[in-house]
Amino acid sequence: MSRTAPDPRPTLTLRDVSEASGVSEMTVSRVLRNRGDVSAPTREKVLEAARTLGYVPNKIAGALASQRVNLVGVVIPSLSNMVFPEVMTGISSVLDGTGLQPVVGVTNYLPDREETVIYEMLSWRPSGMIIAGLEHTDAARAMLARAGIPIVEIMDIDGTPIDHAVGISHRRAGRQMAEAIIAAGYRNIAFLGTQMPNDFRAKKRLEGFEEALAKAGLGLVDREYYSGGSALLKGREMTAAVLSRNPDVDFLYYSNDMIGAGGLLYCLAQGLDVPGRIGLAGFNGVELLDGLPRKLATMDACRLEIGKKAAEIIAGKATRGEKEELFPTLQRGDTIRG
Amino acid sequence: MSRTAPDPRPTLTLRDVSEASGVSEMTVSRVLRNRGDVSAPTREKVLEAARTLGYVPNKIAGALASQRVNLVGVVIPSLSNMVFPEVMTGISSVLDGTGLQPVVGVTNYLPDREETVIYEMLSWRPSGMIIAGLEHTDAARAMLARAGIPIVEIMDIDGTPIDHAVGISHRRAGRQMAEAIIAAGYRNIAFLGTQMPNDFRAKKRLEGFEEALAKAGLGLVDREYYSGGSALLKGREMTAAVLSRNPDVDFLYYSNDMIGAGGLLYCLAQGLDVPGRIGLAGFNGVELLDGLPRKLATMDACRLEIGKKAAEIIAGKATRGEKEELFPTLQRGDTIRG
DNA sequence: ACAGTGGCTGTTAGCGGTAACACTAACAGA
DNA sequence: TCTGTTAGTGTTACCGCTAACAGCCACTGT
Repeated sequence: MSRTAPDPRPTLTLRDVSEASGVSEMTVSRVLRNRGDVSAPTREKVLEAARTLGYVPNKIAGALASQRVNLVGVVIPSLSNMVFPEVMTGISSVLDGTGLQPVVGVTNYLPDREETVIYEMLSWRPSGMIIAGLEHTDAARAMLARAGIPIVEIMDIDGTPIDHAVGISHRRAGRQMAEAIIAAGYRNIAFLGTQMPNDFRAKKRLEGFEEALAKAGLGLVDREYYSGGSALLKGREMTAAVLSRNPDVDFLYYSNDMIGAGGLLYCLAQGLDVPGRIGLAGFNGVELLDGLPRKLATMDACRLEIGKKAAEIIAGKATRGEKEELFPTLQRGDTIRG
Repeated sequence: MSRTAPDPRPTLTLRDVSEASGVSEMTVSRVLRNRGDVSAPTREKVLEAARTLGYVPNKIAGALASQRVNLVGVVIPSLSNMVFPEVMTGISSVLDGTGLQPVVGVTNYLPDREETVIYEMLSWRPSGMIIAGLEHTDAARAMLARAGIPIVEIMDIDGTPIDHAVGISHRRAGRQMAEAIIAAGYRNIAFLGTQMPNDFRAKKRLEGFEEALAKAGLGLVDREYYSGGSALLKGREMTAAVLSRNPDVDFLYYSNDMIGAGGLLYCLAQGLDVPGRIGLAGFNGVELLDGLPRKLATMDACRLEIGKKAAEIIAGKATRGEKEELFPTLQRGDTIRG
C-alpha cells in the first residue's frame, strides 16, 4: 500500500500475459489492440489472462515501437477564467471517439513558461498541438514549425499562424462594440481591464475599441487596470474608482464579463440608471451572466466552436484553410440603451 | 507548413546531435540531462549542435530506457466549477521545481469514464496519481492498488483510501453548518443542490447536514435539485421555486456557492431581509463571493492546501499517514444572523 | 495431386534513448 | 616505477512493445 513498500511483483508485461495464456506476445498484442485476425478462442484466452493478471499495457513502449502517440497537446494561459474550460469541452467532444486524448498545459500568461510547456509537450511527440494565441517566443515558434505535426493556434486570428489558426478577430470585436456604444449615444467612455502585459487578445480588443472611438472623434475618458484577486470584487472597486474620479462617465467597457458583472452589481447597488445614465459592456459571453439581475452586454468568443474546429483539424476531420475566422455576435443585454 | 506536407527531414535523434558534435550519443545524452561529468568544451559543442539542429529529446524513448516518467496523473470530475482549478494551482505550486509534471484527466462525474481515464493514465506509467474522491469502480481501485506508485485520493476523507487520502470530512462540514444554522435560531430549513448521483461529496455534506438537523429534532422543509445550465441562474430559479412553494422557509442551504450566490441575488432583489427574515449558506469559499453585494456564508474546502499536500506526498516531500484530514473554517459572512 | 488462397500465429529487428560498465589518459602518491 | 584514483568518454545490452514478414495449416478449385 504505502509508497515505501517495495513492489511485490515486478511490473507486468506482455510476456506475462503471453505465458499465462500460452500464445506469443505478438498475438496478445493483437488481441489487446483489436488489430489483425485472431481466432475467437485465442482472443478469449488472452483477454481472460489479461483480466485476471490485471495487466495494463505500457503505452510508452507501444508508442516508441509504433511511432504513434495518441496525445494532443493543449497549451492555454489559465484554467480559472471560465473561458478555457469551455474550449476544452469543445476539444474533448470532438476528440472523444477518435482515440486521441488531450493533454493540458498551463502557462499563466508567461511566454517563457509557454516555451517550456511546449518543449515538454513536444518531447512526448504528440499527434498535434493546440495553442492559445498567435504570440510566442521565437524558439517556441521554431519548435512548433519543425515538429512535423498539425499545429492549431486558437482564439485569435489577428496575426500570422504557424500552421492553422481558428478564432475571432479581437480587434474587430473591440471595434464592433465601440461602434454599438457610439451609435447608442454614449460619449464619455472608460475602459476597465486586466493589467496583463501578455494578454494579447485583451490588448487587441482595446486597440480595436480605441480605433473605432478615434474614427468617431472620441477617446477614452478614463482607464483603470487591475491584476489578481477576485475579479467580481475588482470590478466593483475599479468601477467605484472610475466613477468617483470621473462622475460624468456614461459608459464602462470591461475587458471581461467577470469584472463587468462586478461593475454592474455596483452600479445597481448605487441606484444608477442602467443603461440610461450609464451603460456597461463586457466580453466573453460567459454563462454566469445569465444569473445576473440585469443582463450585461457582451460578445461571445465562440469558445466551444473554436475548441471543436481546432480538434477537427487535428483529428483530420476537416481540411481547412490556414486561418478560420469565426464571428462573435454582439449580445446587447440590458446594459446598452436603444 | 500544412499537415499534409511530407516531413522534409526525418525526426532528429540523439544520433544526429552526436554526429553533428563529434561525440558519442551517450555523451550527448549526459549533456542534455546534466548528468555525469562532461568537460566544459564538450558540453558547449553538444549544446551548440543541439540548439542549431533544433533537437527536442524524445521522452518516450527516454522513459522506456530509464523506467522513469516525470508525469503525475490528476483525475478530477470537472474543470468548470472553480474548485478544481484551485486544487491544480496547489498541485502545480509544489510540483514546479521537482521535475514532475501534472497531467489532467476529466471524468464528468461518470464512474465508467473515470475508470477509462485512470486506465489510460496508468498505461503511461506515471510516477503518481492524484484522484478526486474515494469512490471508484472496483476495477479502478484494483488497477490503482497494483500500480506500485503513490496514489493520493483528495477532497474527501470519509471512507477508506487506496493508499493516501488528503481532504476534509464533508459529512462533518454539513453537520457543522447545520449546527450553526440551528444555533442561530433558524427552523424551517430547505436544501438546494445539484442533481448529481455521483457527486458523493455533495451527498455526504447533505447527509451530515440532515443528521445534525435530526439530532435537533428537525428535518428539511423542502429540497430542490437541478442539473446543467448556469449555476447562478439556477440558484435564482430554484430559490424562487422553493420560496413560492414554502413561504415560511427561513433558511436556504445550497450545495455550492454559485447557486447560493444566485439565491442571494434573488432574495436581495425581492427585498427580503437577509439574514433576519431568511438566512443562506453555500459551500466552497470561492473567491467570487467577495464581490457579491453581501457576503454569503460558506465553508472553504481547503482546496489549495489539499492540492499542495497531495503533491507533496507524490513528490516524496512528506511522509504522512494514510489519511490526512484538513479542517474547513465556517465563514459566517452576512447571511446568517447573530 | 498441385499450387493458390486466406486465416491464424510466430519470429525478427528495431523504435530512441539510458544504466551499467568498460576503457583511457593524466596525474598523485608510495 | 608502479599502482590507484579520477574525470571524461565510449560500448553494450536492454526497456516493452509493434511493423513487417515468414511460416503453417486447412481448404479450394482444377
